Formats: sequence, C-alpha cells, structure tokens
Amino acid sequence: MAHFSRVKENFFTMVYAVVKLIPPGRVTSYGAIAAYLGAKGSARMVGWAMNATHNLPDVPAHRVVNRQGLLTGKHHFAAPEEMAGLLAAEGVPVKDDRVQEFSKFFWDPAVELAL
DNA sequence: ACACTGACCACTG
DNA sequence: CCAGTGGCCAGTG
Repeated sequence: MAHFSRVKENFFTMVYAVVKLIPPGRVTSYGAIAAYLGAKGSARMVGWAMNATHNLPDVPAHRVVNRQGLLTGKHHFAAPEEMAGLLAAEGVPVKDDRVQEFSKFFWDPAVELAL
C-alpha cells in the first residue's frame, strides 16, 4: 500500500489515502504527508485537500495538524471543538488548540510506511 | 486566460 | 534570533 509514488494518482487522492492510514491516537502534519508524497513544497495543498474532503468520515482530518502540533484546521470543522474532542477521545492530549507532546504522538508516514 | 489565494514548511538575510 | 520570501498544486474571481 505504500507505493503511491509509483502510481500517478491525483494529489488529493494520495493525500486521502495517507490520512486514512493514520492510526487512532496518532497525529501527523501536512508537511510530513507532502514530503511522503514527494512534494515537499505542497504542504499547503495537503491542507487544501483536507478542505476538499469537507466531512468525509473515512478521512480523519482531525489527525492532521501543522508542524507545531497546532490545530490549524479546527476552524474548518463543523464545530471547532470537534477536532480537539476527537483527538482527546483517542487519547491525544490537546490543550489550547495544540497537541501536547506532539513529537510523541507524531505519526510520520515516511517512517511508519517506510519502504 | 491571468493572478491570487489557501487547514504549510524550510531556507535565506 | 526575527523577518521575509519562495515553492509546490489546484481551484476560484
């Protein structure tokens, strides 16, 4: 499943695929996903892709935060508190819209899905 | 058809 | 060390 680079899929599709693979209780960053997809500078696009998901249940956008562990996308959720709530429910400590011990819960696709 | 923007990140000066 | 800017893709005005 980790051969997205091989396949010429749409960026959005690849982003969705990676996000879907994020295990519960873990979080990753836009940049990490972009880097894994081989598009380092497209971190912005990753967030955009999430926006395109709107509210797809299969795409846990709440597990995707920025490099600082900040819940930058919470504003785009149905309810701003929903993002932090979902993370907290999975065991990820969130305080003041920021993931505590971010490095500890960070899930890097380039490492976890390492080939 | 052009330009700007957007849930970002890393490199320069 | 803080500030500025470039870069990537796609959608919208």
